[in-house]
Amino acid sequence: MDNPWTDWKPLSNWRPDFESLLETLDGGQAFRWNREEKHSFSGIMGNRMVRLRWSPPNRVHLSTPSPPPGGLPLALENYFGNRKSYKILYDSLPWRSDPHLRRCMAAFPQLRILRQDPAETLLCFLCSATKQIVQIKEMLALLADRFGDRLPGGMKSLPSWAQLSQIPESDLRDCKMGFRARNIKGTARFLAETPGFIGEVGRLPYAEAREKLCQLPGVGKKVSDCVLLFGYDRLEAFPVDTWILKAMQRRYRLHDRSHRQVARFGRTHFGESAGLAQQFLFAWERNHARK
DNA sequence: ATGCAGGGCCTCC
DNA sequence: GGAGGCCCTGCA
Repeated sequence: MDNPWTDWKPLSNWRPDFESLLETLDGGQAFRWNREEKHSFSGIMGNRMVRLRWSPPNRVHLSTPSPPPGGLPLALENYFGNRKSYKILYDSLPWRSDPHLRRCMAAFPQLRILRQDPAETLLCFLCSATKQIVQIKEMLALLADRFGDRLPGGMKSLPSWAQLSQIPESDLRDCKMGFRARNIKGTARFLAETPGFIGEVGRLPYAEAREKLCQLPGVGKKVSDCVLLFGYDRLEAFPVDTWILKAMQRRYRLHDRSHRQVARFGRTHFGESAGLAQQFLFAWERNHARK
């Protein structure tokens, strides 16, 4: 009846330690991966359900009921942000002069920025305001369960923006979305009236793309930077949430600086891949700075 | 029980 | 620009 799952296929261009893998899948970039056992996950990549299994010291194997043309590893390597050389990218960060960054990078040596679907990333981060990761995941799971399409393998996709535009706001509120429901509806309406918007953003330079995203209701500087970083592969996007603000004020002795000043410092200090640096800081703060 | 949380928006200064 | 209140919800 259902498509059989493929054999486990190894991922060749990414050999993460488990901490880096976990932090990449479940560290606030993506919200649709679920941990099944100690070292295995199920999740959705694009419109495909995938199972993923890590084995020591640094191997990732995966399987899907609906292999894409070109093969699953290829698609996943794209999803995991594979580029010419992640080594060069890591090396471009100012770790030589920044002991704190060096420490963060050492703790998650294979951390990556995902390349997720932009439209879906927008939806996820519209849900993120004042919410913890677990709550965001719960909201999105409810939304997918009630309004998404069943995918081979059993999980459901998130509803598309076209589908969202047909869903009453009260139904969204029933998915625990609260005031975010209004923003989702407003954005769905905007996107319905502005076909091509999502694609257009992708063609613009960073500053203009960000400005354009900020036209959407519920999207401000932070959310637009998350969407650009995790959905549009713009590594210069540097989202500053309250965690990063506090962390940077502490780690870089910027206690007297405003949010705006800290953001500017980060962009200047970390450079053209500031978003990647931010993810290292974030990962370290979440995992190692617990008091 | 009031307060607060990984944000945006509006108002007022 | 910057500060403060409000928007929902769940949990301490």
